[in-house]
Amino acid sequence: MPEGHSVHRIARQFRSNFQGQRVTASSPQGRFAEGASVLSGRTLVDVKAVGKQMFLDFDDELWLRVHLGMYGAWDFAGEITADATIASANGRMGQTNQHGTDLAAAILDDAGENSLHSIGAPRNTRVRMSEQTKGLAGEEWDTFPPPPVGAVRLRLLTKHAVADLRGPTACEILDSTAVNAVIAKLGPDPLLDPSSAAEDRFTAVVRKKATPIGLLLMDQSVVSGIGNVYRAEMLFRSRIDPHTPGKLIPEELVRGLWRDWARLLPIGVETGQMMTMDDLEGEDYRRAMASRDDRHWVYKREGLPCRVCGTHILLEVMGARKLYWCPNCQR
DNA sequence: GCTTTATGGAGAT
DNA sequence: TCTCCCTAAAGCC
Repeated sequence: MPEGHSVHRIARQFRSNFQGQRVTASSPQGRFAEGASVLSGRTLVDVKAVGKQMFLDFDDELWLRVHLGMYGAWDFAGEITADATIASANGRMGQTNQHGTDLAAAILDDAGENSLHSIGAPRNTRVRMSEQTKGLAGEEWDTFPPPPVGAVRLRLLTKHAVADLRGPTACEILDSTAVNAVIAKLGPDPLLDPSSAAEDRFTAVVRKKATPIGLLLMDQSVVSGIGNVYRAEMLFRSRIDPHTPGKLIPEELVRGLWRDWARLLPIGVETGQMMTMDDLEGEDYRRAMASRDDRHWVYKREGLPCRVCGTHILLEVMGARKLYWCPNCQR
């Protein structure tokens, strides 16, 4: 269940192992059979990620738009680049386990650092995470490609690698005009636009609205890529009450939110985890990372004492999603 | 086995 | 604000 960082990681994986390659497309599950037949035989020429959406550009400006939604995931297998930062790319990307860490990152954790791959080298592997296989680095397959498992909406196969898409909320073929229309509706993504203009745009929109900041951060037209975990964590990090109307937040604080997102997102892309306690140091940091239940300031910590002040963390529903916050620190 | 849950969003009301 | 869609895994009986 991805927020923006996962989508950028997936895009990177496609660039590394699929871009420039001719693909055979199919829909093992059958629900994207028509689209797959349109894509099949074409070459992937470009890959774009904006917020939580990814766009794959095939011959003749035919684009595949994929939005993973809450349960979508890509499984990669074959000769998949596994550099130090993409270790988790061998596994299912997007889907995460109950502790809020990327499954594949958990593989890395469990298997021990650097024991899995030679850096940067493609490696024949297949990773399927489940309770039974958890902790294994991966499975070698007997035949390539490995048979699709479960409800695979779309399979993209090259000579050496395969990507299986399951459970997306959106999977459709668009022309470039339509792609641009989708992107035009999205708020700035700090990885796409690190300029001060993006920060200005975010700041201006937030400071114009009476909407609670807890809703604005989740609004993909205001800022791209933030989901429920980052929302809660960022508001805690900035000590902002989630109910505060955007227009009442001092400009510098709003700019601080943008800069924090611009800081957290690349960390998430590199680590594959929604690392929001990066400002801890030394022993505190190691302890936080050692336990997957212990990685967040407030997310999923309702009823537990705030890590800063000891006040019980609250849970409420905002924007039809669970919002976690500290009523003492955030006001 | 069944129910619940999840990092999302669109469309109807 | 409600309802629905997408899928898999964990938790419960």
